[in-house]
Amino acid sequence: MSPLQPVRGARDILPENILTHRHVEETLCRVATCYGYSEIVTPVFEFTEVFARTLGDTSDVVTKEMYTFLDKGGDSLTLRPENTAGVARAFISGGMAQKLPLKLFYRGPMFRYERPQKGRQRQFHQVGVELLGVQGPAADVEVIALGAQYLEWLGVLDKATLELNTLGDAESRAAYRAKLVGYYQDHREKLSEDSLGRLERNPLRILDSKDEGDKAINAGAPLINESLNDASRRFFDQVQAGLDTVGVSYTLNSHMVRGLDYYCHTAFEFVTGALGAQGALLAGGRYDGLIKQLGGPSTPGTGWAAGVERLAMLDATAPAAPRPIAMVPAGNSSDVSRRVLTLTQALRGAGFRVDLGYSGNMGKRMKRANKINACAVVMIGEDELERRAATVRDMDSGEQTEVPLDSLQSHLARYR
RNA sequence: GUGGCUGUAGCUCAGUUGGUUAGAGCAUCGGCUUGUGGUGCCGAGGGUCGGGGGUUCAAAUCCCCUCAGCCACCCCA
Repeated sequence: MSPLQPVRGARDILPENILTHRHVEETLCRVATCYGYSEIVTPVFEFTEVFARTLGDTSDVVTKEMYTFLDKGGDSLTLRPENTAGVARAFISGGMAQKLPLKLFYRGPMFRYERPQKGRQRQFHQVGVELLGVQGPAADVEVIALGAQYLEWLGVLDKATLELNTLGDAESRAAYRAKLVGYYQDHREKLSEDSLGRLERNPLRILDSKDEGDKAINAGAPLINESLNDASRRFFDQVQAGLDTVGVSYTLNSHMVRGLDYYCHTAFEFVTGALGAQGALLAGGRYDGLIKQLGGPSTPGTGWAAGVERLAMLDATAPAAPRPIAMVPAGNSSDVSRRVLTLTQALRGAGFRVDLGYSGNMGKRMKRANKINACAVVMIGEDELERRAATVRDMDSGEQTEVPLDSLQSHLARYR
């Protein structure tokens, strides 16, 4: 372990990459705002109990992926592996049950102790939305439409497909689970070792196994569709009808399930083939049981989370870095440098992006102006000072204009 | 957590069967150019060869351990 490298799976986001990262986050802010969602920020750590109770004792996240530690007061804390539990906790502690329906979005770092690979880090960033307090399928439709809109604004929607499934309500899910367990028990000698474990812990998970033998068995497995009660079936139909109405296309995938226990009804995932094995870009579903399970009032919820780094890897629309105006004093008269400094201060105060070098002759400063991709250079020497003017050079055309200092700001307005 | 592949300059990579002071391109910095950027020419700086140990007269090169990245599994954003 060298202290001179970041902790495994953690990364610096360097200045040349931050614009894309920020663009991915800010686009979510814009889209979510259009849908009437407000931002919420919860702590990056919670009492371990918050995650242990909501994620389920058998989930991988809880059993092996959490960053858990004792603080100096002896409390067990955990760096959040996802944000839904934290939002649910905030909902309860903040007494927000009076404000339903509640439409929230968030962004920030998450932590999972996993083996890193492409598109998977131990500290990574997610954006997400949560819609609390809406019973009906309109909520699921809105949230999925928001996700599709978001990917479209990022310019990555055409690289993703929306997969949709239902897990049914508690009754349907229990019935299905029983059927599945029966089926797999009959084939248990052919199941992979991993799937034998799943059979104990989370039999639904066998459905999306990548093992070839498992896949063959899954081909004959009972479908959730056959276990849905009327209410669950109607709910799923309405979600699909709603998506048709808003023009979001999807494919049904009866083998897509959820790793976290609190999901019910709708499960969905925008997946891409462009990121190797890490295909999930944006995924979520309905979690009606979560808040009650945490000790709050029974409150339905639906939402999703998306991986910022994964989206950034696909995003082609990130804006170019803004171009500054460079101030270039000529000669080394102290009158000139004082005047350039006050002008720089005034321009910056007026909202211009202005670069003022720290040293060097004119040639050096011009080179620097070029290197930082300045759109214009404001040159001032003793000559200009006498005439109370500045020479403005457009760095693309090379054209130079002498501008009276009084009208410098209005002349530079085109570069703002 | 399991399995496989890979680590040489800031970046992309050369480096012969182990053999002198480890090279190139790009980038950086300086000069040609002390009131004018990009192109050009000249020059310079920059390397614990991922780290540690071992074999050997001699290791970037062979062996072991370790760290990190990548790929797949597990799982997931």
